[in-house]
Amino acid sequence: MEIGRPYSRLLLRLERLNALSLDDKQRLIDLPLKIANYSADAEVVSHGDSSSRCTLVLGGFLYSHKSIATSRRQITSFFVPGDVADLSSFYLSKVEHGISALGPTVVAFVPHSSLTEVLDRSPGLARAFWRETLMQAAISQEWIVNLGRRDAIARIAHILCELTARLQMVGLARDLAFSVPWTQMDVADASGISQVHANRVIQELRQLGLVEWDSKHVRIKDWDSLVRLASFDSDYLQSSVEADL
Amino acid sequence: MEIGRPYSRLLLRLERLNALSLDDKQRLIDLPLKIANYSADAEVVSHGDSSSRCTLVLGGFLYSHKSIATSRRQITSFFVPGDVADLSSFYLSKVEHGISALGPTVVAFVPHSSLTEVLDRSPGLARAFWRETLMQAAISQEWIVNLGRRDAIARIAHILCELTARLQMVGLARDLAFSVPWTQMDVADASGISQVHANRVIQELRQLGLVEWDSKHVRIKDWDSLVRLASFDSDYLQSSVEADL
DNA sequence: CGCCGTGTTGATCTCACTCAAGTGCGGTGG
DNA sequence: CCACCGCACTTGAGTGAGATCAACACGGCG
Repeated sequence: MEIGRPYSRLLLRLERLNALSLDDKQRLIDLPLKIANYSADAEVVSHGDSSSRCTLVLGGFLYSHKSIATSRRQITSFFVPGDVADLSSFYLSKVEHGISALGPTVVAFVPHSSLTEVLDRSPGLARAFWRETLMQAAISQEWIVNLGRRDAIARIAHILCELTARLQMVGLARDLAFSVPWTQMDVADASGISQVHANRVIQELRQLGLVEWDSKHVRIKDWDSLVRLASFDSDYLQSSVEADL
Repeated sequence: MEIGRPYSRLLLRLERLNALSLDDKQRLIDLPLKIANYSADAEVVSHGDSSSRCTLVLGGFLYSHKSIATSRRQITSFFVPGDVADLSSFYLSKVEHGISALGPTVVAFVPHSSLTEVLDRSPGLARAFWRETLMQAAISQEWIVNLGRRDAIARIAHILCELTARLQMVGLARDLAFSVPWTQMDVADASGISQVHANRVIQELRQLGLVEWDSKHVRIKDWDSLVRLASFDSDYLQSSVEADL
């Protein structure tokens, strides 16, 4: 699970948008980190914590979530290998949502102090991380549209499209197939629908011949139709590499 | 409309979280800017634009929005005086949503080049702006929960609570009353519901004695009940100052 | 073996949508 | 000064997507 080169996937993504100098890369790679393992549904960061470290996903998945009084939790984002799940902890005093492991997950903790030091020294890295924050914000915007204006089947289709695209960026969705240790309940909580309805929608996606999906393993059979159903436009993931600032 | 001291409200907010040095404040105030006026529904930044400037709201309101094929637009955020509406344009090549004026609005454009120069020179300001990005991201997370897990009346109540709190931070919601030049259609598009239903929900809020609301002017009559109805928890706005409310 | 978590199915209910019509007000032009 | 227009708001009726409740099936695990 990439323990040998923990920063490789993060680098892959940071560099997609802007080249980093060799020095900057080295500074990043030299950051001290502490590896930790979590099992399914373990809480990595609790709502209200004031953390002194950032959490980099090495293997597996994290998700952030928040719940309100009477209803089920809402999952507000997924984090895939190479993502930093709590960049917000770096400058905001409290984390305003819980972060948990979707399944068995390997993470690396980086102390804020080391990060501050490196970022103060390197404007290039500071920019890269800020840009990372902006990209996560763009994903949130897209989720707002997803929850506000798509019906259930399009919502789930959109989540699949996004996850596929994000996993492809870090080399984890070859042939449009990938493994996620989620349950239909997790999918429901990310889509803002009930578990029962998620089940019916997933069956429909299967019957339409769009995906093979046995809970943990997803294989997209008809990418174009899925994209059309979801009105998925990958631009917000900044995946096209024509950007040159 | 604060033309004389265009940065005062932004400063007010930036300083709420972390003091800025006198030098930094001066650097901010000295940034060159170009004032512009927009009328209701005018588009300030178009989807797909690659902008070379940031947009600071001086008076009035902006909102960002995105629409997908078959449905109405979804409003993804509101921007009040003192907010920078397109911080993302600073580091992402394209803006992934439209930004428009809610009603007559005064904005100031700041060239990216000047901003880059200032931020490279001042780590304190760079931090402050990054933190600003993080706060906007926290608001987006909250909107995700709002759209995913609240029913119509709680959604609208939550939007009212958030707007009240944010306007109070910049001194624009004294006595829990404020003016927003929105229509019920705008409220519907922010809540992910239909205009007809928004109308019925707003009537219900009035009948419950929670608000006086004649479209452009909102006065909260029963803050505590509104907060309870919305499950509003202002922590995510980093507004440690609840005594204000 | 029995339990629990996950997935599946059916029946019923309800919140919110759509369609359609009507009201009221502010602005504009005759 | 009034008639008209257009936009925002309001109301009613019928419909529908998705929620809730309640079983049941299946497989892994203690």
